[in-house]
Amino acid sequence: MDLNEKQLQIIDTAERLFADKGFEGTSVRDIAEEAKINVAMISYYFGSKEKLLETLFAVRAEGTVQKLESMLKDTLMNPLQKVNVMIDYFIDKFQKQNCFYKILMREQVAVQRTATSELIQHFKKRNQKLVKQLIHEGQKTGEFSKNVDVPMLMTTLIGTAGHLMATQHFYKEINNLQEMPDEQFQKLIKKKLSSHLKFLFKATLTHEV
Amino acid sequence: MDLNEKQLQIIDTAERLFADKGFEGTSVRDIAEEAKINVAMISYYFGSKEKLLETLFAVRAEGTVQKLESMLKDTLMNPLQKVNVMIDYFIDKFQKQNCFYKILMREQVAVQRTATSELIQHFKKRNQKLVKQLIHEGQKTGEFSKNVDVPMLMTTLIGTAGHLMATQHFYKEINNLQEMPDEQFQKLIKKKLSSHLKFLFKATLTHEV
DNA sequence: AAAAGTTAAACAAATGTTTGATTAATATTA
DNA sequence: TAATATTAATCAAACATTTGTTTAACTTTT
Repeated sequence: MDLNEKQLQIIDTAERLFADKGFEGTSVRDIAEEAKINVAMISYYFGSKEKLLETLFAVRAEGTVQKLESMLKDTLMNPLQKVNVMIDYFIDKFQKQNCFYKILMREQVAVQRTATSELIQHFKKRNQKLVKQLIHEGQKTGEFSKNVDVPMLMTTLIGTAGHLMATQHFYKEINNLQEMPDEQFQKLIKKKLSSHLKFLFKATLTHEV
Repeated sequence: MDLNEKQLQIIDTAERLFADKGFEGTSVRDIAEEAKINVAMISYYFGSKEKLLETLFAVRAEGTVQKLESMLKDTLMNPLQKVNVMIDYFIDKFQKQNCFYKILMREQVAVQRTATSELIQHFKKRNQKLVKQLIHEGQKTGEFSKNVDVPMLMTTLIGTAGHLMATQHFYKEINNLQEMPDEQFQKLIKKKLSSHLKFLFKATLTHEV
């Protein structure tokens, strides 16, 4: 997928607005105004508003799984270390691509757009397969216990990290962290999430249930 | 809040449609048609589409926290039993009020509607306070370890259960359970979620980190 | 008779998309 | 290289629908 400067600019703007106001809550004129382009350019470049969303998904999803796959091929790490790398990888994704993952979290709830929903499913499958392999590795060496419910564990990873990252404003308010500078706050929740999830995974993977 | 038959009928329909298509993705005419009433009735009874959503939230949230509060007052249960009751309570809520919680999960991401967003925050605060007290109880008796990150634990409960319940269709597809009758499937994920979350909570609350 | 409920129609504003003209960039030819 | 032709990019305006809401007439209930 090769996109020019202007197309990327439209996608960036759309991403931010979709995350804040939702897909239906954002008009093409909102996007055009914010991106300082003419409304017609959206149809011209992407065909339609819906196809803009599809392109956005395709662009952001590109290379995501491959990178994780290659990271986990490292043979110097033991299975638990790899699990920890994976956890940090997801947290980092959610944090750095916050807008995109807000859209993703919303799109997963409603199954309106067939194309995007199929893309989501595809990536969820790949992720789960990858994690399954990883856990299998640890089970072979005896480091991980048998009978690990991988789908449920993935749900906890994505559910916990995704929920916190997509609703940080509530976390801030509820825990009275409104005054904290955002940079510091991001570091805080990243650290908290990381150790929390690593503990949960270790407990699930190494203890008998 | 006292609402007549027709108002409840409108709210029920709106809830289903908002869950499936999102708030902005649902038109008042969609609701009117599905609920077999005239469009004007929505403005007549609720004032506006937005106020309909606010009413929906108020109605569904009513009595939610109180019920949990009274359940946990039971002095015959030890802290861990209470935690387990709470977990099952939330799972049950998410499952039985699936449509409402789909809307809730989506509304939490975007902070567009001030009124609903404040209501959400209020209930999140109350929930967290309740769980904090509960865990404090267990810490006093020495059953729970010190330094439990309650906000993070709540995020895992709400994040995991909410994510799975709001995206069950993906869970079905990814794990090849399309053929399973829905009643059986609901029982399955409820059971899986329950034991999974109870294990995670027990591990977090009773083990040294 | 007064109040509440219900309706089809009308309202203005907003929606996504297309049009047709104009400008800018690139390729082709002399 | 300079002139020309071709393609791509940009724009304001128009398009037909759809949007949430209101009106004013009506029926039903109290």
